[in-house]
Amino acid sequence: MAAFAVFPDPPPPELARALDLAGYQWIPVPDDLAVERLEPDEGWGGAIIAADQQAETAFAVCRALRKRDVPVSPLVLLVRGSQLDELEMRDELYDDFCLAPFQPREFEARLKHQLWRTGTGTKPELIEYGDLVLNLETYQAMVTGRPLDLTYMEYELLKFFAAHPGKVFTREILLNRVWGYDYYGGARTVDVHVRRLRAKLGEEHAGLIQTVRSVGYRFGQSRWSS
Amino acid sequence: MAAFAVFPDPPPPELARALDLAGYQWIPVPDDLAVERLEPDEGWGGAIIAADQQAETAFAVCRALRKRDVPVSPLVLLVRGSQLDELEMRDELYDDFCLAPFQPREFEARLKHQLWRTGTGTKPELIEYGDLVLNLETYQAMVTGRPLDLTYMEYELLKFFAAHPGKVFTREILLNRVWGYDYYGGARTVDVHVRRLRAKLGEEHAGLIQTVRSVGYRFGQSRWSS
DNA sequence: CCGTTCATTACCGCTGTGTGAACGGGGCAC
DNA sequence: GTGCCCCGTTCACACAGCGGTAATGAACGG
Repeated sequence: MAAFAVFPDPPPPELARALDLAGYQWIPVPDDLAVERLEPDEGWGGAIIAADQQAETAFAVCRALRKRDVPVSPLVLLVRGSQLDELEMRDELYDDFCLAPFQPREFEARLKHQLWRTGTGTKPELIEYGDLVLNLETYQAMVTGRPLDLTYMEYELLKFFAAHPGKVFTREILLNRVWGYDYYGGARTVDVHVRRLRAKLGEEHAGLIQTVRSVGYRFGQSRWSS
Repeated sequence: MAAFAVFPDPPPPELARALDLAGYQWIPVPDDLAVERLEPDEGWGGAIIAADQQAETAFAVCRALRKRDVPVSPLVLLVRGSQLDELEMRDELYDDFCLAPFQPREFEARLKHQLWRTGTGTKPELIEYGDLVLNLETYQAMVTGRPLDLTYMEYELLKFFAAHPGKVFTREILLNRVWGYDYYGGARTVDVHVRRLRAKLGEEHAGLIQTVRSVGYRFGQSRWSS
């Protein structure tokens, strides 16, 4: 998971301890100007802003995190009870808040809930590998933005492959795991479906499914490839 | 604004006072069975569930409010600190929570923020998808301005579809969610209703409901959000 | 050079879905 | 109570297309 942005620098000891105990990565951010400078390559995974001290700078950091094309989320505030008025008209600057001094349990529960909400709440269930994307909810597949018109078995086979990239499967294993344990049929059936999958993936991505001679098939790149 | 559902009946005095002082309309709900019976014509505007007593019934009420085509939102929980563990794995049952005993200011701030986040705090009386508009209050449906003369089951099925665009549902799921958990009948019933829906939608929009062979049906196009 | 393994194509049986029609129960008017 | 009508459900049938198999050709390895 990407690191959290945490304000101020250094953060309150109890906040740092709570984050460390819960196992989250975090990076202290001293002010709004540092938001972009310190941002990891993979982006911020969220933000915890203690606004009980240096409230003005704290809200400036919030603005820097939220006034961008893709607002950083979740953003959890730490405020004193006397600051509740300041939250009005600032709804867009935070997702949740926690009253200081806070109970670690409450803080962790709020953080987890926000992570769930901003995670599974919005993103569909996907299997991705390189340019290939399988949407498990809509039963649709795409490669480099081009939708694939797959039949049921083709989709199931590709789903199984994409869920276990780099691993080699014999035809018997594939028949068991994809077609079902009670299926008894020729092993050549797998070949034909692999062939149809390669055709629909297009010449460009046909290599995603590699044949391992006298063994079976492998999806994606082997870990030992040079 | 539509009234809140409040559990239990009667609610804790401090909760009732906080809601009254803030000027919200609310209706006490004794249990999960009463959720539908007591629902106002305009639907629930949200829910405040005190789970510090009768936790089991409280969560049953939450489920009744959330496991519907259009989940009731916002839903704010009241819990004791010792109940924080129970919130895990129940993320989908609530939007925010407040620790009891609560400060009225904090409770009000949370409620206001949730009302802002869920969008003016009113349950959408319309479901729209492209040219299709479902009016939940008047039980009417229109497509490109042309009113559709739908029967009850047709309307319910279309409402369920439109509330979950892009997602694939098996016939069994549809029978459970639209016809009801206690329904036992042939899966082909779904086919016939889909066919009648497509006919009434007109040739132009019949494609809104797509059949996913050997899986089920899907409404509309899936969103390929990155 | 031969045997083995895989790719490719064509073909056919069968499952799943669309379509039309009929049944039956519940509700409403009278 | 009685008749009718509407709506939900089920049945029968046709058909498209999916999946499995066989046949043939090509590639690989020893």
